Amino acid sequence: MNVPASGHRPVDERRAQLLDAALAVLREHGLAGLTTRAVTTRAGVPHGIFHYAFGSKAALVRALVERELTGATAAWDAAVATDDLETALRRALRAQLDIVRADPAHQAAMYELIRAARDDSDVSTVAWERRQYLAEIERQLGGWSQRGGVTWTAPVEHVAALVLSAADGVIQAWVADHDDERADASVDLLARAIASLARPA
Amino acid sequence: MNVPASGHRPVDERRAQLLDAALAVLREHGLAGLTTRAVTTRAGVPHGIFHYAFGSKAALVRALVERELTGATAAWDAAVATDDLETALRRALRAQLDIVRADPAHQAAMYELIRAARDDSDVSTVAWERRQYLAEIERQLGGWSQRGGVTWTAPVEHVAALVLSAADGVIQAWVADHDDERADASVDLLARAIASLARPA
DNA sequence: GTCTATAGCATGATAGAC
DNA sequence: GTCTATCATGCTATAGAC
Repeated sequence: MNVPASGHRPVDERRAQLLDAALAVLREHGLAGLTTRAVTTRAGVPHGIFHYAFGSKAALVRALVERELTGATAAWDAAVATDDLETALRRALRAQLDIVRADPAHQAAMYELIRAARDDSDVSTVAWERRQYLAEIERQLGGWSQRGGVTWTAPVEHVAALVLSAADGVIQAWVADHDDERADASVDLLARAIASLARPA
Repeated sequence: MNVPASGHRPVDERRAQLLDAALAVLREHGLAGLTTRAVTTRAGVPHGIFHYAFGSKAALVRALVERELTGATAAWDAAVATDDLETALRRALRAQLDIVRADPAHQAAMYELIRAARDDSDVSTVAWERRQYLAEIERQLGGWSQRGGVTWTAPVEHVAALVLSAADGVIQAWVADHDDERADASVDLLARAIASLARPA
């Protein structure tokens, strides 16, 4: 069924192979282990292919950032219509945490990718993705408060920024210590604390 | 005044020189730039000194983690006695943020150091330091609530964990985008939200 | 247009000189 | 006990073969 991976293949196919292999290497060995040789070995292609396909290692990293970060729309819509504000928030936060718990290596890889991208001053994609997140959270916060008949006592833009930052912090704490109990407690408390920033309209 | 840095010097002095140089290199060029040669060049000593003094690069990193992280007691006591709970929290959080703002390179260096230490499975010092932070925050939270005549509606241990995680998140968001306004707003809101977790005793 | 062979350099580490 | 000369390896990148 599969066409053989070896032999002369078009460069686009090589690029895809190498991007797949690069993600696998990044997950398993981290950014320090992401060398051109590790990638080509993993992909099962000769080393020279690398620079033919991408020209430089930095270009590979750029392409990987673009492919992995774009369209990674968050699961901030896990809440259901009947939930009150605090419950909706808790469900959304828990959903974010669960995504990371289900595949910690992926999250770690993304953190390192983002860091690498920033060093490469290819900030655009990363910044754009973060704005998407913020806009989505802002949208959800507006919807939940409206449905619950409450109103935010601070600009919803500021609330959204805090939610994103705090959620990131809780998730990173879990990544650091893998303490499920503490992470769950933090999510519950955070939902309560944020919900307290809304008052009856 | 200064004894010359060159010539035969005791190994302890060499170790100190190399640790100083390693921190400088880490701040300026990041973990990827922290090579044995960069360190010895920076310290102005021959390259071979490195392995005589530390035996391996990993040992240098271990020693650096120990030296930099130990005793980095947080400025969680920036609040004054007359403050109410929310004000005390806001002052403490702002103080943390200001420390990072005053020297972002140092914070970035510490993040990378901690990550390197974790990869080296030398988790002990990092975990110990985080426990110190948590204990200190817990102590302060207890003091503030007591002085304000309020009581926490959740285990103070959980509140402390959330405060630490959320503060980390806000600080890292600032490191990522350097948006002062947003960071200030997040700190203010976070203080308000956390303070709402306390009720009159 | 696709790939191979090789260059050129930086790295972490060591054997042994002083 | 302190330091120097050298090693073996792994890295990115390129010139040119097919």
